[in-house]
Amino acid sequence: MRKGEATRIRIVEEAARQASLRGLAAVSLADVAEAVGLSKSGLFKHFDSKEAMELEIVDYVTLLFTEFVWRPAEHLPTARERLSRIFDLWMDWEDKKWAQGGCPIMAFSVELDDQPGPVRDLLQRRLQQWKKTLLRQFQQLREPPLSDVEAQTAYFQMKSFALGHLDARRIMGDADARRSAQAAFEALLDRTERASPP
Amino acid sequence: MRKGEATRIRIVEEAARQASLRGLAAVSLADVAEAVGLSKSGLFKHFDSKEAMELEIVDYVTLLFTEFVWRPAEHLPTARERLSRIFDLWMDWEDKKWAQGGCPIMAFSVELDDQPGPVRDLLQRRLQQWKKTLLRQFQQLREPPLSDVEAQTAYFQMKSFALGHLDARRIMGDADARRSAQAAFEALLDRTERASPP
DNA sequence: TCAGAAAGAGCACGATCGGTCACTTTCTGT
DNA sequence: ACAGAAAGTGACCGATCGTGCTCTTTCTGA
Repeated sequence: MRKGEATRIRIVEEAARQASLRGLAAVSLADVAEAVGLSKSGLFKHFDSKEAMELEIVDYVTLLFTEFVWRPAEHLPTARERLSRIFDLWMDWEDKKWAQGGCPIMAFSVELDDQPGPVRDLLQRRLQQWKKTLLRQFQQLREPPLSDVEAQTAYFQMKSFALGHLDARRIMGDADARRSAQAAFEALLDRTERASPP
Repeated sequence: MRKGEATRIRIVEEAARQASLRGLAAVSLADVAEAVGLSKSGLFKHFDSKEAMELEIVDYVTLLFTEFVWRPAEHLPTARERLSRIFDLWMDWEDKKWAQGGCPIMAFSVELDDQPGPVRDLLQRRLQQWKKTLLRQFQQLREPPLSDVEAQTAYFQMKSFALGHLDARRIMGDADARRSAQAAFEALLDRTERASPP
């Protein structure tokens, strides 16, 4: 049972890599099998169906995102430091970790938004968790804490800038994308900190 | 030659509709043919290949975007009014015009960003044109005109909010998405107008 | 009106898709 | 060491993919 777990991980990693390039639906079981050195039917000893594999991919990628972006920032002393670090790591995630195919989470979001089913549901749950985490951080940015509405506003803009960075970087080929995003986000933090409580 | 043009348009419209749902690559010629009441081989009297059809789709959708978002705002008296109207129409485009499948331009961007070829090139050209149009509008927002850097900053944030709106609306199911986007954008216009020239 | 072109139908192709089944090899717990 | 489970193979299935071919129907310009 030990050996199986190892190949299972190799399969998911490879499948996630391919999914970041072409999308979840376009992942070919034959290609994945060949890349990890298995026969196509060998894959089915690890996954009951392609949908089961897609679930594992989404699970793997979203957990990896948390490890990559949240874990190193989690224990910084102030909310401002945490948020700055998170955004910086988020940019790294988008253009270092997934330099080749682009952020898979954004790709999955666009691909799945109108395709109901367990895969979309899992993605949604994970994105909601992440949103909750960020809202909590924004609330701690000021004393007294930001209202729900203020935190929502800040969250919306933060996520927008992360999306904008990806768009500018990957489709528009904008070399300044990261600087623009970082500047916009720091200005957002300034505005949000300074905003006078009601 | 008249009749052919009419069905050609019906084909592109239907193909664009399907592409907004599942992506360009996932458009099935068989499905398109059936939807417009043709045989699959009949399609090839209008398009040499699937790639040729994808080019038509991108062409059609991007021109339609300009008609929908830019044309009605083009002749408003002030840059502020034009930009406000553009953003409002942009939101309409995203959640009225393409209510079912989501904005195809964003979907194509994510799908094509790492797939070199004439289809991606066409999309990039059209997106660059649109960026230029918006930059010009931002420059006219203030007297003396905004610098290139200032206009770039404003453009980056505008596009980010449009992307953020789509993300919030479609994947996160956020009913307040449009309000958040609109508020963020109006605040951006305020900041940009007020910013003191160097 | 009538010939030639355009539009479209029907069929078949090779490739690839996700998936099954019977079988063999390899590992692992006792 | 050995039995049983886990891991992996190879051949094959029906469906669907984009595309080419031949043939017929329909339109249109002179």
